[in-house]
Amino acid sequence: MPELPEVETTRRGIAPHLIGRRITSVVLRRPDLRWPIPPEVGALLPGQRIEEVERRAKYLLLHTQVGSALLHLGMTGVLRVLPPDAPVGKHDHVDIALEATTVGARILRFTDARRFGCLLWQPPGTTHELLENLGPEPLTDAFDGDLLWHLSRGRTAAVKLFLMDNAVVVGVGNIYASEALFAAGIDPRRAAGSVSRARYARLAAEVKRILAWAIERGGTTLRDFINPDGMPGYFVRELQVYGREGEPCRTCGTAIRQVVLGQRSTFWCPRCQK
DNA sequence: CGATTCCCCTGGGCGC
DNA sequence: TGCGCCCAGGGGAATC
Repeated sequence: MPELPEVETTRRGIAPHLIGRRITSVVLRRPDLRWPIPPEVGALLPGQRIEEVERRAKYLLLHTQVGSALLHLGMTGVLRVLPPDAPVGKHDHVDIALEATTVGARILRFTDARRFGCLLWQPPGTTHELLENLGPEPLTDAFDGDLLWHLSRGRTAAVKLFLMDNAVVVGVGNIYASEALFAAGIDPRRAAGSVSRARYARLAAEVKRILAWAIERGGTTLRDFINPDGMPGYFVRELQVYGREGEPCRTCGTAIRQVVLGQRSTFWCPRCQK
């Protein structure tokens, strides 16, 4: 389940192989991911040089002069740089072939078993509608406790859902939301509007700390993140609350509890989080 | 506008 | 070993 750290790790992993390299062809084996792949992807990309590989929220953008491929990995999406003759698996939906260099030809392969991912098109000089109305990146100065505090006034939804709202801040997925709220000592069920300014400052700091740590960790396990079923960058043994219902809190020993918020499993320590 | 629910999809785990 | 069942979840879309 790629969260922001895994997407950023993917970007760092593939970018050196892509930037400055020309696309020779595009193979679309499965034209219907979450949404149909628009015709521009196959029609315009061949012949273009990839100028930059950008991440915005959990989206990746491959920029060329004629437009940008917009990718989301969904739940099970994986991007790998492979030799052109790599055997094609059942869920290998897209290949973007790259011109040969001294190391030989390569393809960028998009694999996605559940097809929650997407491959869309963004014309030059435009912002795709999916990228409009997104909140700030969590690792920038634009994201801080005051932002959370201001946006949350009057909000009655659970603070965990508020934290996962992409219009508030992007890239905080289900696992990291539970972990950050634990680290900040905030009950995930609490109404967002009832959390104090000081506690939001703490929460923002913990979100930054945890995401930065996971990105750093992902960078050290680059070879492992290609495992689509793993939890790249974040090891199960290091989770404080996620997936630990009934197990003792690592801080106080109280049994971790689970509740469903917004159709998502949520974990917290009833003693450490208020 | 905000809150809530639904839905897309398939592999993995489990019970029988 | 095989089969049916349930669950996971990013996040847009629809509904209340």
